[in-house]
Amino acid sequence: MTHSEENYIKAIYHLSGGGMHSVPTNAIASQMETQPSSVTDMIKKLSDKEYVLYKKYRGVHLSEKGINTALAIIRKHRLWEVFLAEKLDFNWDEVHDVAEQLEHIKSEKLIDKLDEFLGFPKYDPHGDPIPGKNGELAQRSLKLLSAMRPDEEGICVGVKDSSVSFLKFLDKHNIALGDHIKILDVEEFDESLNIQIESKQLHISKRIATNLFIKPKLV
Amino acid sequence: MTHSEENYIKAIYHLSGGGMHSVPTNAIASQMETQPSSVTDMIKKLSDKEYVLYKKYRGVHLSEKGINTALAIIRKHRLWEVFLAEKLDFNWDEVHDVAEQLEHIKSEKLIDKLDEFLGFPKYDPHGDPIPGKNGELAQRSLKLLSAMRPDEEGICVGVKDSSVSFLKFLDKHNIALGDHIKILDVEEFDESLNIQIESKQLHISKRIATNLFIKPKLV
DNA sequence: ATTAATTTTTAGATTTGTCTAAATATCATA
DNA sequence: TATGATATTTAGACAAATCTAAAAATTAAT
Repeated sequence: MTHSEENYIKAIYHLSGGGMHSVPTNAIASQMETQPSSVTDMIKKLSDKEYVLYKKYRGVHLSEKGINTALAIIRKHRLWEVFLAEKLDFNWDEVHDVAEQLEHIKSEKLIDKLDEFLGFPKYDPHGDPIPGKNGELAQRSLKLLSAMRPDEEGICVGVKDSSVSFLKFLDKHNIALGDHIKILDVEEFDESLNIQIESKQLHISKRIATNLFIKPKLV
Repeated sequence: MTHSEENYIKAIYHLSGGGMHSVPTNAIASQMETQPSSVTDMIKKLSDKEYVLYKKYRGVHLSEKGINTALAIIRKHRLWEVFLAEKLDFNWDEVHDVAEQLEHIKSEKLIDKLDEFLGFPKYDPHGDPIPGKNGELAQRSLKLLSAMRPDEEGICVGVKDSSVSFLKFLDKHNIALGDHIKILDVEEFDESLNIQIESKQLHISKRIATNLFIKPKLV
């Protein structure tokens, strides 16, 4: 497998929700910042090698083999992220680019030993689960925002209350899924929170906080 | 710099004794197990980029820029070897191939942090000195015979175990301090060595090899 | 159900790193 | 110093991964 093939497999895995649904050519092209024609070329090769199922004009679908390959790459990527954050004191937002290179190193022994050295971590520094040696994926652990303590950080990934009024509130205060949130402090009086969301600061009630799911950054 | 360019620079560095003398095309080709014509092509490119000085039919010479680049790659290679051997319990003879891949990872921060994490080591697991951030090279240290690899050469300069029985053994097999030693090959089975000492050949156990200090012949 | 817009594929070109085979330069030696 | 052996370069080709521009298929909209 070349680096390029691995990058395509990984992109298709993410875009297809873990291989669940098929992915259009253009989606891959824009995700990878490349031309659709390049994607077509590569897909043909991956199809010949049976990593994907492909019908012209009908998008791509990962095969079993493709899914396993993707999981192995993601496992490497996330283990390296843990290494960088935990052992080399990288900031959690600096790890991705370097892990993107390290994930292509080919040595099964290396990755098993690294896993052991890190204490068999279950999650990477962004809170994403690390696939096991045989591809098992742990459930991602979510927290309610109200359950977080000062200085904890995470990504806003969902709402509990999906009422229109709640969604309106989020919209009005410019809170979107995917936003990076950090707890600044918690008022003892009413358990309301001062948070930093992306670059802005915001004060929110406990009521609101109990309705936002956060994917915590793991230390 | 591509991986391939980096590999050529590194090969030229080693073959030229650290950039001291110039290197013929064919030497590079056989070291890299490639065709002389490929070498000529690559040398032209490296010459355009001013990593080497090149006169047709006259061999290649590393420029200052080329030497610094080579040292940076070797620094990465050897730091990764220390990491593999010391933190991940790789055997000293297993580290090379993986380090060969890791040396191409591009991130200055990564390598500085790794250096720090390892406690700023001066030598790699084979006893070769690790270039500093600015290219300083420590004096090459002594090696145990057991740490040497096929085709390496050096002078026998001391013993670790100075027991009478060990010295008797050396005497019996006509091994003396000052003798010139070359590793012919290493048995995978028990890590015993076939060596050439002066003009004779000899088979010795790993046990013996771990008790003889060798001053390696400089590159 | 046509037509227009969008998506996807094809065709042909480019760059990088490699190769083989042939040509040319250098070296060794008689 | 002429010549045969060896080392090196050139010329031309190929595979991988990409690109642009044009053609073809699909989808959406009237």
